[in-house]
Amino acid sequence: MGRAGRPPQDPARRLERAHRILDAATELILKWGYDKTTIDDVAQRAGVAKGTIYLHWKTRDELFTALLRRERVHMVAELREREPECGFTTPGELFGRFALTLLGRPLMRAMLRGDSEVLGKLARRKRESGPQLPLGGPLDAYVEELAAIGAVHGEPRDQVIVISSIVYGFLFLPDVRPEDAKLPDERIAELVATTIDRALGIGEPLPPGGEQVVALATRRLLDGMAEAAQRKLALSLEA
Amino acid sequence: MGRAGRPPQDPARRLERAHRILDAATELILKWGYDKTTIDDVAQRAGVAKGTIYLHWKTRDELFTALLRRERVHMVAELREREPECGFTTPGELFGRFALTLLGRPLMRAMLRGDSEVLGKLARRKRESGPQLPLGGPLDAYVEELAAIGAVHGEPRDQVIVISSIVYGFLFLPDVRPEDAKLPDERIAELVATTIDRALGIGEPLPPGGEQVVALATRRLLDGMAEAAQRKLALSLEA
DNA sequence: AAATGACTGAATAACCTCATTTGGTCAAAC
DNA sequence: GTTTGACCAAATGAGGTTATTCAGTCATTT
Repeated sequence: MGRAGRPPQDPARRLERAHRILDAATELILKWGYDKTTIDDVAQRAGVAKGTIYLHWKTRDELFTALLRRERVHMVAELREREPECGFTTPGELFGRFALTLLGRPLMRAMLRGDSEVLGKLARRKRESGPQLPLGGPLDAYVEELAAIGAVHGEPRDQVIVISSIVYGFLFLPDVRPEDAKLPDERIAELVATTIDRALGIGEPLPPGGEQVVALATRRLLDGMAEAAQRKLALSLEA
Repeated sequence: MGRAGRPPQDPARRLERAHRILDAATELILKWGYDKTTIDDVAQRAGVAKGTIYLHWKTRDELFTALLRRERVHMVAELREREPECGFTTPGELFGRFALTLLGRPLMRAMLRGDSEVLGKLARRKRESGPQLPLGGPLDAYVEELAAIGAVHGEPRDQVIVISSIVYGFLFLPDVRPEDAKLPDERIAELVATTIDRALGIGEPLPPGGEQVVALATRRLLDGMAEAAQRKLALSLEA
């Protein structure tokens, strides 16, 4: 009982449709969770036929993988928009904003904590495949750059772990100890920021022009994150 | 077909038996997990009859509650034994040792992270009932004392959250990101220590005699923890 | 009195059958 | 060529039955 005509196969229109499908899927997964969200639901919500979805992704899993990757892209984009006029001048500032941005995105929260309420059976797989903090190469390089100008001290490799631990700690705490940690997200972000700066040893003394270097390194990190996220998403958006 | 004679009902012997049963239960819960550990197993392992266990605890749950409480007592005791000659002179030192001690105790690790592999259905209940860090009253008081002499700055209530987040963060990270965080427990403990001291603002300046005050406050905290833990355990060891 | 272990009932697991759902395909419609 | 939705096989879930396990009791033994 098909009714649609034949909108010319415009690649832009095609991409728009992919995003519309992902919008629908995002809405539904947040409402019902992964396990209870069916392809039919998504199709109906997006106003396309089920078969159309399979013109974009080979399997249900690939659709949801794309969804999570897009969420990451969005988060990084939002984080970059929040970059101050003069750039992030300390790591704490960066990761404070990072925390705040993440806290405002339910899907990212679910991903971070492996929330099986939302992610269902996806939780296990994603937990293994690749976690959420931009750890690994990019962050390592960032910390090394800062260490080079004395903006952080000690073994850079260790400091990466320090940063990760602090961020995870603050983000997880409300989960583990709901009775405390009733702080608003903004306050949590502030605490993350000052804690990280203090932990990395950013005190009073910063070499002349140091802020510039930090801002530049940070921008490079953000660019790297954005580019990597975008690249992975692109893989999920072509047949 | 009982065989035992009738050893006079010596309270000391009775207590020794309770501990023997708890030893057996601890061994088994670590090996098989809570769900798969039966009372019969425990009885056999402890060399007593099943009925004997019910002379000590009314239900299976009470037995395992006692077990967890005893574990806490042991941990606090071990932590106190590790107190340096001159006492803990900074909060970081304290929580670094705390982390190290906890990491060396599989049951405490399981409790902290709510590991359902080990704790099974107990995980949920314990999660609600009372968590693992000595948060709440005692820690609050401790931080306030330090704040009073300027050994920590800012809002004490917030700093309690900072401390908790850091400790949890470092302890959880290996769980969330096994690929990094391959550091030995000792190194993790060191990082916890320096991170907390820096976060709380313990830099160079400490008022004269400040170390004494910190050491005293810390000892009071430890005493409080030990006493509270001991008291709760005692409740679990009498019929 | 103190300790035991055979015993019991309630809970859980294992198994089956049948109905429904749902991921994925493809011939037909545009 | 592009899109669709009826269709299919496989997976999932509901419902019911039986088998097994195990927490907790208590008559018996020492």
